[in-house]
Amino acid sequence: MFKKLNPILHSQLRLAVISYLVSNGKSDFNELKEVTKATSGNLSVQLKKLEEANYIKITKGFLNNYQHTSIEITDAGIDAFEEYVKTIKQYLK
Amino acid sequence: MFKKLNPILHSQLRLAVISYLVSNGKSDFNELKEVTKATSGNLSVQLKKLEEANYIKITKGFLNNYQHTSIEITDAGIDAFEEYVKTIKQYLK
DNA sequence: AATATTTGGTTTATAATATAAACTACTTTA
DNA sequence: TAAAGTAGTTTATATTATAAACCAAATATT
Repeated sequence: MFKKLNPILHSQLRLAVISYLVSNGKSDFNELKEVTKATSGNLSVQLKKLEEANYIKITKGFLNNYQHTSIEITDAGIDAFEEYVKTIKQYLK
Repeated sequence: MFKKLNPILHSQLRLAVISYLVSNGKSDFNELKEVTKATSGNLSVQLKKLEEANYIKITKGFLNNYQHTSIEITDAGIDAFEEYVKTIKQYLK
């Protein structure tokens, strides 16, 4: 009746991040911070969890002398998102 | 961009309960336990939270000599669910 | 008739999660 | 060179989810 929701995606912030990345492909730490209105700390932690799950790839480098963290979604991340969407839709009607 | 999700409903079990009640109007402890596959303890705790939020009404009585807990959704519960559905749909595309 | 089992839950302890606050490290500006 | 800004990470705390233990009454078993 009610299939379990992927707990990695059933989190406000992580879902927002993945949703944004699914639409936009690539992003970076600051852009994600802005669009999600998250604090840096929270975002840092949740990105790490998404990376551990292999849903995103985090690349650290430099841009204009400042450290710069690029984020991109993986195929596994896209798959997991699509599955999550399918599942939660059964809760929504 | 990403509107906050109502934290009372953004919980696997509580969402399943409200979703079921929105479709079925009334239920009871055991039926909810069955359809959600939750443990009694977890269900008891989460129902109390939904009651505190005034999303459900819990009525304790007896049925065939056994204690029996009836659950019904409130208007506020229906409203909150509809709002939640609208909000999370923005995360799903 | 005593005791074991089942029904229908609640309470409590523990583990997992989310979040904010504090901190680190480096860069730019005054 | 000191202060302020950028870009994050780590750590502490609050909240949540979950399971285990418990309670009380009803029914079934010996």
